[in-house]
Amino acid sequence: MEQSTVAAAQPALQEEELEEQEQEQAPRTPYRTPPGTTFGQRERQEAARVAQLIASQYQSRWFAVDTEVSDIDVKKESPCGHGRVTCLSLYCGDNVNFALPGEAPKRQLWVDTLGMDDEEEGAAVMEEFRVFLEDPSIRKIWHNYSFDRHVLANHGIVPRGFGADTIHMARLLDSSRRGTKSYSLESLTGDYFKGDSTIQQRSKTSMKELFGKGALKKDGTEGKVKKLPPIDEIQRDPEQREKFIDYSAFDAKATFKLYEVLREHLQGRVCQINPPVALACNMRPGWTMWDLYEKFWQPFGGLLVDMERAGMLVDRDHLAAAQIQAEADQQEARRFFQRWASARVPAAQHMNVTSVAQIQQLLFAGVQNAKDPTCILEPGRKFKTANVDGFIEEGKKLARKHIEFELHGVWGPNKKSPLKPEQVTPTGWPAVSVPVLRSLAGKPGTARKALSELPDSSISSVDDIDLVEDPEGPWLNDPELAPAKAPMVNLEVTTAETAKLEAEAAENGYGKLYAAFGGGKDGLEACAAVDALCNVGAIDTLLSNFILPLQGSEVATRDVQGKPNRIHCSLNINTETGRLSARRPNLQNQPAMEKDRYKVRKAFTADIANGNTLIVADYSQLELRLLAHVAECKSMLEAFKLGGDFHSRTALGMYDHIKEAIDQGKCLLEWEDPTSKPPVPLLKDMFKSERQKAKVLNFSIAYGKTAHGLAQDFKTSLDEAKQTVERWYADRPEVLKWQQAQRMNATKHGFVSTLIGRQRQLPDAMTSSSKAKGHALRAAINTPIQGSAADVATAAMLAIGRHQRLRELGWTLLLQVHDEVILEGPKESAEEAQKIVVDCMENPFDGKRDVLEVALEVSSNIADTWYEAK
DNA sequence: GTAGCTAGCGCC
DNA sequence: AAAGGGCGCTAGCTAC
Repeated sequence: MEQSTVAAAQPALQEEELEEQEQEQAPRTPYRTPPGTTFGQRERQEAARVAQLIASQYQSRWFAVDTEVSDIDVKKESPCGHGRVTCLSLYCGDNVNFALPGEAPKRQLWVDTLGMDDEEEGAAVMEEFRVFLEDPSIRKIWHNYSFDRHVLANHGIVPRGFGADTIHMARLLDSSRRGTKSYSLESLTGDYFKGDSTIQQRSKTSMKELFGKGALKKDGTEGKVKKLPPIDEIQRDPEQREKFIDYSAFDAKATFKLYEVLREHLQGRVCQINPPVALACNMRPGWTMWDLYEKFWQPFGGLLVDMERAGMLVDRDHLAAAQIQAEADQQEARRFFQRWASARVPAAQHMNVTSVAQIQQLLFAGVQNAKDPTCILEPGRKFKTANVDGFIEEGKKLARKHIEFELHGVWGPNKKSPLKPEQVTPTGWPAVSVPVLRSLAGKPGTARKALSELPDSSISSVDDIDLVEDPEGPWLNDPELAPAKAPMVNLEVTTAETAKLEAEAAENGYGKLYAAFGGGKDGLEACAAVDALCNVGAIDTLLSNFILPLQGSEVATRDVQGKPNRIHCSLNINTETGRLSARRPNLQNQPAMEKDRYKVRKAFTADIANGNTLIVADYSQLELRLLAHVAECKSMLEAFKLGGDFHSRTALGMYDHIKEAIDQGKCLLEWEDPTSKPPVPLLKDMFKSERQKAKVLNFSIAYGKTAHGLAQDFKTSLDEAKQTVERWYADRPEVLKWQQAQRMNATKHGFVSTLIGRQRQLPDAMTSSSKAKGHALRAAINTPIQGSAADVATAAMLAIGRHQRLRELGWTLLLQVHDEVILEGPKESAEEAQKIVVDCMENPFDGKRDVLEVALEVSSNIADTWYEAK
């Protein structure tokens, strides 16, 4: 084996290879040093020798570097603050020799930073490689730099000299790898080295296959399901060690070879850049994807890792308070709904109100499946719930773990639901999403208010229901949810009566349940209950997606007192369009505006105690501006040039009667002065619905939405929707032309390009008609827009990231949310920094002015929290 | 007990 | 025949 095993000492385990490779861990067995093994001095000396050799002879070479990592659950935990490096592997080509004179040549380096039994051994060896890792002049190639970078930082090592990330290179070349064709080292080397057995060896076997062990069963035999033991255990296991070193050292070699082959592929592809952008960035004809990588994505890779490292400070006290309030609100809403439900379906006392299946059962029992009319939602369905109260059934001695209960519809046992599903899931069952429930319940709060205003003593009618013994089981969980005598519901109403009730509902803002329950108190109660159910779900989402996980320690690092505070998501270039995505946690989907009812964004704060604040800056209408630019749409360009409310201008261009009103001075497009009132109404108030339609169209059309879809959204006829769409295009013929050209492009060549010439492959666009083709053709018109917006954001961030003055002032990028960036820095220089940030964003391409046909407008705020910056 | 699916929903 | 692009995450449920 042409490997130099360098040295020894520290705890340890495993490396994720990026994207989801499941690696469960088998129970840890105690480690014992094999007899006769000596580690320590010798390994450290060898490490020093090799590090010295690199510094003296191989400093100008590019090294592929890889690590194995222990003590981390890569599915849940951020590598910032979690994980220890067990070994390093290095490779810089075959024409080197790390061996001592007289030894066989050694070209692959494998460095044991774990040691055999003494943590100090490994730490000492790692220390010998600090200079190499931190030397900015030695360029390093990584496969998923982010992970290794953060874990090395857990040892106090800050790698520098970032040269390339083979994952980003592979993404740039082809963003559509899926399933087994992933971006893992195994998969990529397997594909790019077809037929080369020396490189391919790894593509066939995963770490789990090689080192996995069946968990021991009770009888002492190995089970069938393989589990990966902790990496430190494998690495120290005398029987596995050699195989492990072989495996792990190969990663660096594979990364190196992959880099070479990907670079060649990228160099072989000339890209089409938007001409003014090419001019601004000095990108000459013949510019290749490799040039693109070097100019944009390589430095971007480094920047993203710095952002991840910086992390966002989170105010956990604020979240804890939000949690208490949210839980109280949710409890109230849940009870309100569940009392109503269990009055009609006794078993509903046991139900889980956040279960889609159970809600479907209550509201839609007995209805047909839209895809397969021979299937119906059973009249009664059994569910289980945890037996938390330890209820013991009659004749039994022990409490069962679960209580089984059967739900029928709220209209009574064996009664088919009178509701017509207005929306179905892809599998054909009635959807119970918020829009559906909302249409059943009516306007938020309306029914409940009406209920409280009823003249008789039945204000708290739901609370007054007579309790009865439930023959079906216990209701110890919450006595307030005890079953009640189901009120009689008269379902035998005439169509005339129904029509009257429906009109009454429409007039008052009640939902469809009002008529379905025969109106009156019963109808109002049903609406109010489902209204409450909507609230339960909304609060549930806020709690389980945001408020709770943000308080965990999996994604946080700790402050000097050891208190978790900064949150480090991972920022990935892993989308089809070139947008970023954020994971663990996803900080790009935190609730905003009115959805943020517990002010989660207030928890994202600057380090105020240390004199910091935030700058939040975002592009206004970035995608629409880029559409105007690439399509060279006169009307849109003009509208942006004139400024003001873009959607109002769109409405103005679409409807003659609005134009008339404006021309006659009956209405104003906008009013700048906030201190005074406009003399006549504003367009956005006078023609609210027209403006709303224009706004929806502005967004939808870029996504390729059809008249059919719009008709559903607007709840209008297909003809009317078609007419609206035609109106939109009538004012913007260039957009239609451009979209057709893009579709044609995709159909003919199988790809489309963004502003800077990134390509998205769309092979399905070249196939004959199918569902997949439809999707590809919509992507063909959306990707150049969404992808170009991503290009602009990338270029702007690079400009911000390398701005010398911003650095001097101490400003750091923390997060990007597609068209928005967040920075943190010292309060006293906030205004100066803000100007710079805005300038970088408005002139993202090498700082050149007026590159695009349309100006890029940026609005920004300085505030201590994300919430306040909006 | 876990894996994979379905449904739903947060953001731009 | 379907009918708006791009993401990540959670929960419930079923099948293994």
